[in-house]
Amino acid sequence: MKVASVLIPLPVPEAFDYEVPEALSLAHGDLARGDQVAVPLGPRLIRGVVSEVFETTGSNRRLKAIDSVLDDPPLPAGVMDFVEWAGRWTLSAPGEMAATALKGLRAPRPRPERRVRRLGERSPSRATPARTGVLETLGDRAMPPADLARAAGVSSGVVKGLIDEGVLEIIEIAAEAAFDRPDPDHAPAALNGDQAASATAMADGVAGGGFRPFLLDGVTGSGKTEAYLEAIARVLRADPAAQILILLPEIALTQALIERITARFGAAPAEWHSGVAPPRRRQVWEAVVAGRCNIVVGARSALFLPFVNLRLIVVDEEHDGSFKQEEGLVYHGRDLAVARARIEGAAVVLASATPSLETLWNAQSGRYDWLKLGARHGTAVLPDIALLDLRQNTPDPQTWLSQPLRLAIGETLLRGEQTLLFLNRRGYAPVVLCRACGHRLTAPDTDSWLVEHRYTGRLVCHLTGFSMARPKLCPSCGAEDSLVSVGPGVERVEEEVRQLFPEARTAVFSSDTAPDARSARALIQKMTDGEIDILVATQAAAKGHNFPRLTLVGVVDADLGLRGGDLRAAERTYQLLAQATGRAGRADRPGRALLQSWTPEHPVLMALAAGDRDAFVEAEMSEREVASLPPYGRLAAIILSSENAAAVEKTANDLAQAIPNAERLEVYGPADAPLALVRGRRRKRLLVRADRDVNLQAFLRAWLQRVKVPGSVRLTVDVDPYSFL
DNA sequence: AAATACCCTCTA
DNA sequence: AGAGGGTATTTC
Repeated sequence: MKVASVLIPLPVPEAFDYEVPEALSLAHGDLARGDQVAVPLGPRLIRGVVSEVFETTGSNRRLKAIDSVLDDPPLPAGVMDFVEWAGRWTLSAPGEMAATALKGLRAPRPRPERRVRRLGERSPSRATPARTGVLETLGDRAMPPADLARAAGVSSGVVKGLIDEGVLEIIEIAAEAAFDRPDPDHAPAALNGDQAASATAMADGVAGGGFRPFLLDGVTGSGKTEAYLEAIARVLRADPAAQILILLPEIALTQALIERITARFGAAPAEWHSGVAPPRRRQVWEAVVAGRCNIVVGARSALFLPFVNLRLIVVDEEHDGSFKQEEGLVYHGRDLAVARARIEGAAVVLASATPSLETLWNAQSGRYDWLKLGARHGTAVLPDIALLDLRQNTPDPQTWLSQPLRLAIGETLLRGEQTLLFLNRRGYAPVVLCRACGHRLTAPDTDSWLVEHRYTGRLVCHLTGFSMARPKLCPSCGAEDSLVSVGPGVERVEEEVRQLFPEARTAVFSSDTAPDARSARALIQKMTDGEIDILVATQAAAKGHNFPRLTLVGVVDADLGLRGGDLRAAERTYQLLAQATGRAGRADRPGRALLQSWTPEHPVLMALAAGDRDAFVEAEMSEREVASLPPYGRLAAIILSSENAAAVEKTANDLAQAIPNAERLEVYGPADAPLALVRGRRRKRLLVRADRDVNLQAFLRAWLQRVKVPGSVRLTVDVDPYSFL
């Protein structure tokens, strides 16, 4: 008997086996891996993807039979391998990974375009002037009805009347998206020596075939994009059917890159992320699987597209934490990009001005080819970075900008140049507390402070989105008018700026003022056009944007990310501040950056001020090495959560009892997760640390198999965790 | 995810 | 007993 293992796009732990009816093979040819089928699941029929077909004599279970083979294109071998590998790597259900790969297909096709044309030689029964005019305008063409009415100068009713009478007919034309072939020679950029050498190395890596990982390492403004676009041009010249994927950490960055690619290659690339309308996604999916589309720019989910000839993946801003997906399927886009490239035998380029320690470690040890871009492109020079010791320049109470920073802003304003004030804190004030009893306002069902937002006049939980009006009375002691806003957010810094520089044009850039890609683009455009003098921004503006008239970056609280002390606090702070300060002086004007700090002697800040990335990396690496933490060791987190506190407790203890014996590996916990209560769910966490040569996934699988997790408890495995909440 | 098996409480 | 409802389990 022939049996097929089928991946079901549901959170079931494994592929399900189905009998392959002989009639199916006769009608369709042999069923193969990647084929899409309809299979019975319980009482219903559901889409599945064939993982494996095998011959067997008997089964200990009576199998249901595959219902039919679907018309949709089979998933290419590369996606199948990738989906199954990713499922094993992240310990998630393989079917759910398959579901991600099928996402583009589940959307409706775009509505076909409707046009009218003459139906035979029939004439209208009553040939009014309007009707005759319409028929003359149309001739033998087929036109959209609205266009026809407009062209003939009549109302749509006239056209409709002719259709009803059978003089005109409506035809539907399936809207198949055209993806123009990019032209590698459309508008080549002039490259400097480093850029040209890197582009050659990347293109040669692709030409050589096989898996080739690169780190493209260059300071902000050194022209990484031009370098990899040139590599893409060479790849396309060698193989016009080559497919290239460029991953970006955030949707807000896609538009600018798409415009650059369009300018460089004379054809727009495909765009793939959650903000793209579903029918459009389906067009992209179908074009990619048919090889009709060469370049895709997208977010991490684009890794699951059904490329048939993927030659190169670029992960831009590879250090960015947004590549880590924390909700639902937990995976790191950068790591999976490397895996997909390995599976496809393609090249992968990780590009950053501040590479992650993991990537640097791979480059240092020679596993990745290390391409370095030196000087800033053109005439731009790196900003001069200075630390402002807040102990000597303490701002007045209830203000946050020190005197030297205020002076610098004033000078910049006078020169007609722009200032970016960076504070990675949304809203007006991060904490609201009661002067009478000391109570801090928290969300009702979550362990997090409520953040005051003045624009909306509400207190907001940034974790869950819960919000409420600012109360008149303290909810704890009932005191009147006793609530005070403590600490600054971007809105409060803006308030201070407006008081200091009432004539300046000031704006706030955060996920609140620019919640979607379009509004973000509008704000960036205003900044680029010089319509803003002082921009107060969270990290939303610190990433990858290019503001030519920006010459001063002020970091309001450089110590912010260093507190809290999780594994990556120092690394993240270094990356964030280096990216933020790198925004200054990108065109022909020199820039400077001022970092306000209470602890300017902190090694991270010293390294930033000295512009000495190597010193920072070396110090941080040796700390990680001593503790055998990533990249020297590996971590995995297990998070349990439930509305039932006792059930979480019991499951956590069961897990602790069932830890398998293992060498060079330790389990910490269970402990309350740092956010022990989220949306009314209690959370416990266990953390595994292992040496690099330990098979961490095998350990986790063996461990979890031993424990029965009740349905009321949600168990999430986070392999290589990034955040520690 | 969605159907259904299970297990309470409530009503009469 | 049987309906109604919420929750846990199963789906090859």
